[in-house]
Amino acid sequence: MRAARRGWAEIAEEARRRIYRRDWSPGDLIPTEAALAVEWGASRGTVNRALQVLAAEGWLDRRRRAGTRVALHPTPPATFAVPLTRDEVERIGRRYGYALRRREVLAPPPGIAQRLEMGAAPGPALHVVALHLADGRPYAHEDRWINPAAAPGILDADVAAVSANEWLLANVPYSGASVSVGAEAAGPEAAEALGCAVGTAILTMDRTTWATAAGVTHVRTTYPPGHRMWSLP
Amino acid sequence: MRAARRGWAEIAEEARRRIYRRDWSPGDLIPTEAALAVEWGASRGTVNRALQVLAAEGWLDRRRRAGTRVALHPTPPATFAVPLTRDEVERIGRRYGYALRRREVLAPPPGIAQRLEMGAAPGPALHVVALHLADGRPYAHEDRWINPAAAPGILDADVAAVSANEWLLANVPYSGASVSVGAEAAGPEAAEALGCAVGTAILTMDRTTWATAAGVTHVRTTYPPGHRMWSLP
DNA sequence: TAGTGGTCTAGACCACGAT
DNA sequence: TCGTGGTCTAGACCACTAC
Repeated sequence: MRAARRGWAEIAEEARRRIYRRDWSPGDLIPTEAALAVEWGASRGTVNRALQVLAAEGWLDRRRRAGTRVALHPTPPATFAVPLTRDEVERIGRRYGYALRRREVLAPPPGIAQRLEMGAAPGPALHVVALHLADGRPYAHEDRWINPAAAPGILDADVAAVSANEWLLANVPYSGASVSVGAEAAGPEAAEALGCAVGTAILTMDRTTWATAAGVTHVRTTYPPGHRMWSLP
Repeated sequence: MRAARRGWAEIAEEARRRIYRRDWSPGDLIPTEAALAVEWGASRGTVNRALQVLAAEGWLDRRRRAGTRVALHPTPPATFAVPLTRDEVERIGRRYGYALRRREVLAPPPGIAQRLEMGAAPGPALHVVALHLADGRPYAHEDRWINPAAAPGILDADVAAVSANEWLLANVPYSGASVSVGAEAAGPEAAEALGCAVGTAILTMDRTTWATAAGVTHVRTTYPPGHRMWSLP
C-alpha cells in the first residue's frame, strides 16, 4: 500500500499509528516481518529494528514461531529521571548550593546494614546528613550511609566541600541501583532542615546503589511539602 | 586481547565491565567501533548495537566525528512500572476487587479541564471515584475525570462493573501519558476510603493520558499510608 | 517439523561536526 | 575536509515453539 519509507523510526511511527487507529487491535496478530518488509519496501532487518522498539515500549508482544501480537494492555512503563541533585537543580535554572549538616562514623542500624550487605555484625560506616539548596532555599534533604569497604577513600574525603554522591560517582564503580518513593510525615530533623512543621506530608525517595557485588550507599532523600517528581516525556 | 565473543549483549557486558573497572574512565574517549570490531572479532554492526544500548542507558555519550566517551555522571534513569491496577494487585499474588464509590457527569474544575485540553468553557465530563481492593482491603483510591469527546461511548459504559481505566484501555486509542508522584495529607474522601485519619501522609500519583490529539483522562490515585513505589530491576 | 523472530556479517552510503 | 557514528541491505544461520 505504501511507497518506500525511510528508516526504522518512520516504520515504527507507522506501526504505532496502526495500533492506535485500531487497524491492529489489542490481541491481534500482525503480519510477519517478511510481509511488512515487502509492503514497506524495506529490508527485514529494518522492520525488525522498528518492531523491537515497539515491543520494548510495551505495544507489542513478540514470540518466535507464534508471531507478533498487539499487547492487551499497552501501557508503557513511566520513566523518572533520578539525576545528580546538582544537575536537577541547575536544569531548572536555579543556583545550586550544598550544606553538610552532620558527619559521623558508626555502625549502621540493621536495616541499613542489610541493604548494604554488610553482614550481621557490621563494622562502622560513614553517615552523612546534608541539605541541597536551590537559590539558597532547601531543595532536598539527604540522609546517607556509605559502606567504606565498597568505597575505599571515602573516610578521607571532604564531604563538606563536595556532596558525598558526587564524590562516589567520580571515584567508585557503579553497577546498579534500586529506587523507591513513598510519603511520610516529616521527622524532626528533616522538618527543621526543610523548614516545615513536624508531621507534614513529604515525599521520600530511597536509593541503594551497588558496585559489582557490594552495596556502596543507601540514601533517603526527602523533599519539601508540595514537591512532585515528573516522568520523562 | 579477547577471543571471539558472541552477540551484542556480551559485547555490551564487556563494555560495562571496562567502564566500572575504570579501564575506561568517565570522560575518556573509547576506541572507535571499527577498532573494537577488530578487537572483539565482531562486525561493526554488532559493536554499534551494543554501544547504542549503553548510550541509551546513560553510560556513554556518542557523537559523530567526535567519537564515544564515557559519560561523566553515569546515572541511568530509574524506571517505574505504572501498570493497570488490576495487574499490579494480581502480580503480587492478591485477589483484586473494585468498588465504584461515585459517578457523576458535570463540568470539570479548571485545572482538570486544562489538562484535558477541553478549552476555557468546558462541557460536562465524567467524574468517577472508585476504590481498588487487594484481598478485600483498600489498595488504591482513584479520582478520575474523563473527556467524553475523546472517549465516545464512555457515558454509556457500566463503570460499576469494570473499572473506567480498563474500559478506556479496551476502547480508546492511547498515544501517551504524563505521570507525577508526590506526597499529600489525606483529604476526607480519600481518608475514609483508605481507612486512615485525615491528614495522614499518603502517596499520590497523577496521570494524564492522551489520544492522538485530545486529552482522554486525568486521574489522581492515592495509596494507603506506607505504600511505596519501586523501580524496575 | 516447519514457521517465526533474533541475530550476525560484510559492504555500502549518508549525516554530522571537529579540525 | 574527512573521520566517526547512524543506518540500510541482502543473505545467512540459529533458537524457539506451535503444530
